[in-house]
Amino acid sequence: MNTLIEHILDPEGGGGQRRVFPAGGVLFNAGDPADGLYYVKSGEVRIYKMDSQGREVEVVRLEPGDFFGDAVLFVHREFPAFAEAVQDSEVFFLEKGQLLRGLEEVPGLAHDFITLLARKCVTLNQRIEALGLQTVRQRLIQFLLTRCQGRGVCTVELDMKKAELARILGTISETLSRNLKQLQEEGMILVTGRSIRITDCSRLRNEQ
Amino acid sequence: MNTLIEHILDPEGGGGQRRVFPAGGVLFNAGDPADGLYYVKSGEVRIYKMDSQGREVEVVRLEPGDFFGDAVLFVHREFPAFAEAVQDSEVFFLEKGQLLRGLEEVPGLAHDFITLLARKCVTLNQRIEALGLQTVRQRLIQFLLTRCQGRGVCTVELDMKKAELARILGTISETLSRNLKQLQEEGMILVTGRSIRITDCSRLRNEQ
DNA sequence: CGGATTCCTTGACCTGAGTCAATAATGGGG
DNA sequence: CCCCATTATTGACTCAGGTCAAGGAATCCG
Repeated sequence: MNTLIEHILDPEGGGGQRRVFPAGGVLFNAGDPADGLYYVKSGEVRIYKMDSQGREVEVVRLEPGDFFGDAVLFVHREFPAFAEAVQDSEVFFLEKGQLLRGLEEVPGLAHDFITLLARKCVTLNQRIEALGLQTVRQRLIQFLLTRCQGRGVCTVELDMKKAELARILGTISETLSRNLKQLQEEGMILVTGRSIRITDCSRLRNEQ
Repeated sequence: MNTLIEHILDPEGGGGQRRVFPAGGVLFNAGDPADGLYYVKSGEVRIYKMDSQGREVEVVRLEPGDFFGDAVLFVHREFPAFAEAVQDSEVFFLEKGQLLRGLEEVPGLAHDFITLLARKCVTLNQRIEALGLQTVRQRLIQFLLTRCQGRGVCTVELDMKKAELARILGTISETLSRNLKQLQEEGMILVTGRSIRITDCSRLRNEQ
């Protein structure tokens, strides 16, 4: 991973370009030529598609340290999805030619790039399982547990609208609302605005 | 892709091992050490997981020309899923060390391996969309359309049980049955045993 | 402060799809 | 050719979760 990041951040040898987007800014639209890959230095970017009825469906959400476009680059001529900054974001763009050159010339870069793609494949596989097998409730619990590192009692502060969390979980705000209420009635959490107090971590964990 | 296949099939330089499995044979179980990748030369292999209730869930189905284990190799120590031959199958196994050596020494191999992983990422993404956004009906239609290359009228011969097709589509046989019946009543297909005559390709296509 | 806008919750309702259970159809062996 | 096992269909039921619509709650701002 390291070699690749060094490469893309290096304005001299690597050839990565720094680009800054305000919250809501569009990195690219579906159909734009896929001529390079992106690295998120800071901020947050979401990738989404439109279905036939024009509804947005979130594909993935990128945080600092994530790459995007890496796979598309080798398969399609055009981006198949939309990319939009959720927060003010600083990203680095590496043009395809520069990447290919780097893969041949920079020792270790190919290996790190392979590792990156491999991680992505594994993550995607996990996502498929989650969508196919888990309920909204389970996905919500999983989300909460990853933000409260194992401690028995802790508080998760949402730094987003609930509608946004819903989209991340692959559902809608109404359903999220009902699930949060349910968990609260069962005494596992306590919701106050955008802060969620986890009162029974182990019981949450028992549901996976 | 080519370099990699040549490499894995070459008993001398590449170091791939030929392995043959009868229908129903187990290539590996979840938890087995992920010490190499597989290439399917002939036959058919399915990869599946168990959920907490012991139900099997199919992750992917591999046909001749497909690789698997390639991504897991770089991420986990153990296979996270089960692999089982659906038909008599001939596969080639390339040990991790051999692969790493090849990636460094064989020109073009790294690039082909990257392309392989990239394709996989894109396919997985499409699968996520399909599972998240499409109904069983849509997935069935998509399956039918890919086997009838655009011609107005043609017949798709299923070379498997309907229950198996159901699993491929991420559903169960009852639901598949109902969907086939529905499409037939709407006059788009004609089902006779395991052969499905597509009578109105364009109308199918209109539903995506 | 008070209106307006955005965000969140709730209820009523509907639909897709899974489960269970009961047949029907099919297809090999003996 | 018939019997049994596998495979396929059908019906009745249940449930998660989405849609629509109506209120609350919170927040922003002149």
